[in-house]
Amino acid sequence: MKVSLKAKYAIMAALDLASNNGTSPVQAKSIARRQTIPTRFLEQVLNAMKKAGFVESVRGAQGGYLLSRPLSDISLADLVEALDGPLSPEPRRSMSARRAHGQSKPELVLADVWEQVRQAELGVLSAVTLKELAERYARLDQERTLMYHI
Amino acid sequence: MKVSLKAKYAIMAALDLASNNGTSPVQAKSIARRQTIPTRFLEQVLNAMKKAGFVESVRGAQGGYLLSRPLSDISLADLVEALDGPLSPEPRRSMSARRAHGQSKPELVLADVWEQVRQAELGVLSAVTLKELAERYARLDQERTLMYHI
DNA sequence: TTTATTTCCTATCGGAATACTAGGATTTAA
DNA sequence: TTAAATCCTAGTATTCCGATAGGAAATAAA
Repeated sequence: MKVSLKAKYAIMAALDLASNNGTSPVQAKSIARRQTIPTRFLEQVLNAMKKAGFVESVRGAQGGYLLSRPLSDISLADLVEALDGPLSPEPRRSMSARRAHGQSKPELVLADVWEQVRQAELGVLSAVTLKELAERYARLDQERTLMYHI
Repeated sequence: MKVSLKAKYAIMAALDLASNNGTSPVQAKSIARRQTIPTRFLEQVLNAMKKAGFVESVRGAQGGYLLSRPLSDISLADLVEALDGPLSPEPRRSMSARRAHGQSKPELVLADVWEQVRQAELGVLSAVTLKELAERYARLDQERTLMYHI
């Protein structure tokens, strides 16, 4: 399925913002440090996230970013589609439009399949919210801590 | 999910081979003409299909290609994976020099999700055989014929 | 008011992958 | 012997992706 690094960075950034949960904005720079993401690139990602409505920004000194919705309201599908564009973007045209555009016949039949694939992907990704991800992560962290105690 | 043109051409070629179902081999050139695929490129695709065991070839004049298995034995998953490589395969190394083999933490949690996505894609693609595709196509062709009669 | 810090905007770049294009060797029916 | 086909290999054009870069705009702090 090919999820871009951009989208992955976005997920990591959102998770980071959530853990530094205060009311004060978090700078791109510090997120970049913690998550080992190229700072300048992360800026662009955060900007895209802002335009998509996931975060809000505060400009100027002591500025930074804040999550603009609760984690439980953001699914992976939301983030990935916002940053990578629609999943398997296969043009779905109406029959008449198809004939007008003269799409070749096997392509016509295949379009249905790609759409099914898209729905399957969407099904998985929209079932997972960032909140769940954060919880899974916390659980994993706990396991690790237990390991050290043994 | 990003299916390459190469894979799509392969599917179209297989379908074409099936419809020109005779015992005599079909030339790349004629498939290319019917399916509007660059001839020289299609040659490469057919060659890859041969190496993957989907078709057999006859060299020399009057040569061409023949399907080497029944349509019902070939799923889209087979073809796509053969031509594009495994679906979302690689544990994607080289994410900013992933820290010394310990995958970064969000990545670790995400890996599960990507695997789920992969399974979903695979589920759809392996459920569709070329035979079914051909039937759907025939059905669609029939609809078109009916349309003309109205 | 000045300065340091931060986001924001836009341009560019290098590498990899994709979709071809091309030359020619090899095989084989006619 | 020749024409028609596959096969092998290399090159090319374009696009995408991750990243870098310069500087404008905003703003808190000094």
